[in-house]
Amino acid sequence: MGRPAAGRSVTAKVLALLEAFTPEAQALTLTELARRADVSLPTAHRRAMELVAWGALERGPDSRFRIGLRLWEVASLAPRGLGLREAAMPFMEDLYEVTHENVQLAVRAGLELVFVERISGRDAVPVRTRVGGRFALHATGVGLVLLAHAPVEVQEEMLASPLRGYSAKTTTDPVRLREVLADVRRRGYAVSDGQVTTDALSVAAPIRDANDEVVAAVSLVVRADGAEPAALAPLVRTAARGITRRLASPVG
Amino acid sequence: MGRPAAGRSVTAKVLALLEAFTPEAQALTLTELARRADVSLPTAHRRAMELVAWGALERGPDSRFRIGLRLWEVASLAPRGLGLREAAMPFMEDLYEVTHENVQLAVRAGLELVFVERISGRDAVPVRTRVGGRFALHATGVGLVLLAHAPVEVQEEMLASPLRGYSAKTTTDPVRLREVLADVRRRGYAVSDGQVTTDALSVAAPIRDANDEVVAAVSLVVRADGAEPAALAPLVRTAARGITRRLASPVG
DNA sequence: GGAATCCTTTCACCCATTGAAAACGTGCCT
DNA sequence: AGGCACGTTTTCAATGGGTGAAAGGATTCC
Repeated sequence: MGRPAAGRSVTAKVLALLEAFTPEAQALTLTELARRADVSLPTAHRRAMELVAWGALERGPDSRFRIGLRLWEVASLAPRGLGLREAAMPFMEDLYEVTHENVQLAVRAGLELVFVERISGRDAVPVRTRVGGRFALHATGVGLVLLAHAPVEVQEEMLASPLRGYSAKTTTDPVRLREVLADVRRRGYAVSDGQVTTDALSVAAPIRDANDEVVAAVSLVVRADGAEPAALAPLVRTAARGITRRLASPVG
Repeated sequence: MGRPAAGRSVTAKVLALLEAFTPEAQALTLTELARRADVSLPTAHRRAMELVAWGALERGPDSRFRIGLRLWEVASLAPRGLGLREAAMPFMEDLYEVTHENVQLAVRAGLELVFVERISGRDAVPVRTRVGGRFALHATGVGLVLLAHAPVEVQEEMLASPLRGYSAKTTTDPVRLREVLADVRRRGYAVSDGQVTTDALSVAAPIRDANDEVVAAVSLVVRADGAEPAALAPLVRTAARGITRRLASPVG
C-alpha cells in the first residue's frame, strides 16, 4: 500500500476508538472519531459499526457515537470499580448522613488517582471531580493517602517529577511533600487544606484489602474556613476501617 | 487450516473476550477465558495481552484476568450510565435520607432493565440486584414503569413472550399485565408488591428527558408488610420530577 | 520423579482488514 | 431550483496482521 501504513493491530485500533471519548467529548461524529483515534475514515466506520452492533457504542439520531450501555455493564464488573464501591457505599452513606458534606472514594492508577464514587451534598462545597475522572496524587486528601502508601518506586517517581500547583497552597516542593507523606503514614489520615481550590479542605483515610495493602481511600471534603480536620479525622478513619473490614469478609 | 475457521472478525473476538466476564465469573484464567469466548488458546492469549497492555483487562498475581480500571473509566462516560447517575444522585440521596430504604435507578435495554445506581440501607430489605445487573421488565417497580412507557412494539413483544414468575405474586398473565401497565400510565407510578421476593414491595416513577420521553425510572423498595404504597408514591414521584428537571437543564 | 495442568512461543498459511476512490445523502447558500 | 460543501457509506484489489497446530516452559500435585 502506498503509505507506510500504521501497522497497528486491529485490537489497538478498536481500543483507540474507545479512547477517543473523553469527558469533554462524549458524543463524536464518525469523522471526529476517526481523527481522534488516528484511523482512516472507512476503518473507523467499519469498526465503529461493529462496536455499535455489540453495544459497546451507541449511535444517536444525530448520527453521533457515544459509549454504549453494554460496555458500561461489562465494565461495572471491574473489581476496583464495583466490588470496592459495593463494599464502601453503606459507610459512605453514613458519612454523608452525619455531615452532609462531599464524600469521595478513590483508587490509584499509576501516578494519578481515579474517583470511583462520590456523594455530593446539594449545599456542600462544589467539587469539580467526576466519578471515573482522574486527578494528580499530590494535592487531594485521597491522593496523599494513596501516595503515602504506594510502593516506594511510585513515590520516588512522583517526587522526582515536577509537582503541578492547583492553588497557592498546593505542596509543590518535593522535600515538603516527603514530610507530609511521612505524617500521613504516622497519623493514619491525610489533610489537604485548600490545595486544590482554596475554599475546600479534605480529610482522607486509607482502605486496606485482606493482605493489609492500601487499595483505596475515602475522604470528606468540607468548606475550608472553620473546618476542624482533627475532629473530622475519627469519622473518616472509622468509615475507612468499616470498609476495610467489609472487604476482608465480603459476605457480612 | 483444518477447521473451517469461525471467520469472526477480530473485533468480535475482542468483544467476546470482554463478554466472557459475568457477575459470577469476574476473574478468569486464560483457559477459561478462551473457552468462554470460544476462541483458540493462543488467540485468547494474544488478544488478552493486548487488552492488559491497554488496561481493558488486568491480570492479578494469580495470573487471572479481570476487567480493568481503564475500561471502567471509559465506560463511565456512557450517557445512560454516568450522565443520568450524576443528575439522579442528589435526589436519590434525599429519598434515602428520608426513608432509609433501598433506592434504585434503572434504564431499559431491550426487554430487560439495567440497574444504573442503587443505594441500599444497611437495615433495609435485602434486594439481590446489582448495579450493572439486568432484570426482567414485568416484575419490578422500575421495570413496570419502563415497560409502560416503552414503544408499543416493545410492549407487544413482551406481552407475547412467556412471562417468568419470580414469586407466587408475579404477574404472569399477559391480559392482567396489560391492565397493570395502563394503570401505571394513568396514575404516574408503579407498584410491585412481592412480585420478585414476597417480602419486598417497590414503588417506582418515570424520569423523562428533554423530549418528554421516559428514559429511566427511580424506585423505593421497602418491606412488604405494613407498606403504604399510596403514601410513598408522592415521595418517589417528586424525586423523579426533580431528576427530570435536572436532565432538562444539566447546569443548574 | 513423573504426571497433570496451565501458560507461552514458534511457524507457515491465509483471510479479515485496509486505503483510495467513488457513490450516496443531506443541508445550506445563492 | 441548482449547485456546492460536508459527512457518511460502499466497492475493490492488494496485503500484512491474525490464525491454529504443535512444540516448549513453568508450576503444582501426587
